Amino acid sequence: MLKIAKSVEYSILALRYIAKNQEIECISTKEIAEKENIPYDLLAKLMQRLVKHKIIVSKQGKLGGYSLNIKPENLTINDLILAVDQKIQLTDCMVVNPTIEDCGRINDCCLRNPLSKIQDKIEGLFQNTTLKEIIN
Amino acid sequence: MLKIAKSVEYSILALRYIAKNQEIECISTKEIAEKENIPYDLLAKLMQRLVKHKIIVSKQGKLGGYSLNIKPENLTINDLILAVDQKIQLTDCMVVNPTIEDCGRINDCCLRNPLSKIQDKIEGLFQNTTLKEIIN
DNA sequence: TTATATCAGACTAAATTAGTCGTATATAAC
DNA sequence: GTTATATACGACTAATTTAGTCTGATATAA
Repeated sequence: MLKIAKSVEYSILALRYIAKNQEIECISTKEIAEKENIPYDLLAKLMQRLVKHKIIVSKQGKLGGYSLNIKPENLTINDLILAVDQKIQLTDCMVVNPTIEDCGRINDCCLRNPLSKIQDKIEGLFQNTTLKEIIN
Repeated sequence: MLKIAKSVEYSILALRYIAKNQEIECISTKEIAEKENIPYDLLAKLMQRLVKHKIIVSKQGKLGGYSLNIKPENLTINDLILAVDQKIQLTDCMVVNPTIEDCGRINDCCLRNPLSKIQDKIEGLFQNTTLKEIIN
């Protein structure tokens, strides 16, 4: 039905929470989960993906936690989607070189070209929206 | 992951098939399903939704089938999405008057406003694309 | 040494989407 | 009238995806 993943929602909320508390050196998953009402285990997984994508940095051990590694105005929602979910893909055939596996109709696929244009524009919308615009 | 429903894909393929064969009075679900490789029962259900939304008209009984009730250039992909799937809704809180059921964070929902703008633009993209543009 | 944090990945549950089935009704052809 | 073939309708099941949970490891401050 064309909706964004909960993982993207939760990530935005978590990053907003960290951004709002930037004076504190680092913030734990536990605190964010409690304050933002996000399932702890799920959020913990998302935080790790955000670290892998260099969006936040972690500090391990007691008193550990996370802090931002990028300014909210430099992080696009599309970056976030790529980090914690997957690239937008309107249909199965929206891949670089679709095989018969991806699309049973490659030879006469009337959907691929027109929909890929729409897909690009949708991606553009998310690329042109930064975390800063969302959290302010 | 932001993808369009199979029901929308199948509907486009079916409408294209009917459009390509407009000289024939009406075309059966069986023929479309076979030629376009769409599960018959599923397509049958979609055809009925398209009838309900006045996109096609049906003729019952033997030799029955469907024919277009609207010119391809006057049918937008958004109309199709509304007919066979559901309105685009990026998050649960994208409803007119969100309750606590829709969004556990209504009081401080930083997502609703910015994402609803993006959602409107996405809808606009599908509204500005007609069936004709797809099938040509 | 202990408490509390991240890290990693397998696993389960819930929800959504796709597809199927059974039965009723309409109509052309015979 | 009977038969064959079509749509109409709605319940049901299966498959897939998404969301959430669990188990165990490592890191580090106190």
